[in-house]
Amino acid sequence: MATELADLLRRNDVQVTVQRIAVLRAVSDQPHITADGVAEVVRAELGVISKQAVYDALGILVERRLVRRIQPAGSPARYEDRVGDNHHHLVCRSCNHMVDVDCAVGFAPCLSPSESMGYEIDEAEVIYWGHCSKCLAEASQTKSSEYHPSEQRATEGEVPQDVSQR
Amino acid sequence: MATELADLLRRNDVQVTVQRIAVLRAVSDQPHITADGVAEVVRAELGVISKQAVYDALGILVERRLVRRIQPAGSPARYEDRVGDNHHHLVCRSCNHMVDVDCAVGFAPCLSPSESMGYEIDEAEVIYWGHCSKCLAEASQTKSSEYHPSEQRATEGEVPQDVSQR
DNA sequence: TAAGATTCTTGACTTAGTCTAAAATAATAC
DNA sequence: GTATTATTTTAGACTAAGTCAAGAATCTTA
Repeated sequence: MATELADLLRRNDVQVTVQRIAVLRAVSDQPHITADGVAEVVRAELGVISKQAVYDALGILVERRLVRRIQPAGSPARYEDRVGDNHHHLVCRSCNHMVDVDCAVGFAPCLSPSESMGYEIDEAEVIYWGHCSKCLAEASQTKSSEYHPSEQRATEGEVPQDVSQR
Repeated sequence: MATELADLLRRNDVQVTVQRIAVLRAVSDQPHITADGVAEVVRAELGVISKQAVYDALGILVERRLVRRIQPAGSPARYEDRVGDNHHHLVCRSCNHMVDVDCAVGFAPCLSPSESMGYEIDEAEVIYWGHCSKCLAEASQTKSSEYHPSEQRATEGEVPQDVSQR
C-alpha cells in the first residue's frame, strides 16, 4: 500500500522518501490536519521526523497539487488530499471545526468575479463562516440559564480554541 | 471630523478614546492595512500607541462590525472599513497585492452552499487567487530571457513577499 | 558502488499575536 | 466639579506557527 503512494509521488516528479509517503498518508487519513498534527502522526509511524521535513514535504505536495493547503482565519494551516474537485469549507466560529461542502454553483463556481481587474485567476477559495449545530445547542442552553444582556464584552474575542480534524 | 468617528463609536456602544478614533481612521484611510501598519500610522499621529491597544481596538471594532478582518493565507490579518456590502478579494500569489471585487452573484452570493451540514452560516468569504497584471508581465519577461525547464524547484514556495495596501 | 544531487536533522531565529498586572483614562454618581 | 468605579492602555514577557542555514544522511544515476 505504500507502493501506491510512492507511485503517485514518482508520477508527479516528487522524489520518494519514507517521510514523504508518511506525510501523504497522514494527510489522506485525516483531512484538515495541521502541520503539527502531521508531525505527530508521522512520528507514531516512523519514530522521528523533524518539523522542517514535515513543512518541506507538505510544501512540495502542495506545489505539485497532490495536497491542498487551507488557512482559515485564526487557525494554523490545514491540509487535505481532496484536490481538483473545487469543494469548499464550512468553519464553526466557536469550536473551529471544519467540514467540506460541495461547490454551490456546480463546476468552478465563483471563478468569475464581476471584474477581474487584470488578474489571471486560478482558484476561488470559499469559506463559509457560522456555527455548528453542537455549538448552537450549547449556546442556547447557556443563554437560558445565565444570560446577562449587559455583558456584551469582548472577552472571548474572534479566535476560539482549535478542534478541527475528523 | 474626529467627531464623526467618535459618534460612530458611541452609536455602536464602543467607548471613545483617542486611540480608537485613530485606529478607525487608519483603517479607513488605508484599506487592507495590517495591525502593524495601523500601529505605524497611529504612532505618526499620536506619538505612541502600544501594540496591545491596537489589537484591542481592532478587535472591538471587528466585533461591533465597524471593521472587517481578512486573513488570506501566508499574510498577517488585514483590516478594512468597507463592511456589510459583501464584497470579496482578489489576491496576487506572487506579490500578495490585494484588491476588492464586487460580489459575483449579486446580493449575498455564495451564502448558500449545496448542503449546510447543520451549520448556521453568517458569512461567505471568497478569495480569488491568481496573478496580477504586473507580476504576469514580469514573469513573461523573465521567462523569455532566462527560462530553464529543468529548474522547477520549490525555492520560492507559496508564501511570497508582502506588499498589499493601497 | 561511487559521485553528485537532493533531502533530512538540528537548533536558532522571526513574525504575528496573546497574556498579565499595574498605570492611566473615561463614565457615572454624588 | 469631584470622587468612585469601570474600562482602557501600557509595557514587556510569552506563545505558536513557521522559516533559515549548515552539516549529516539518503537517494539517484552512471
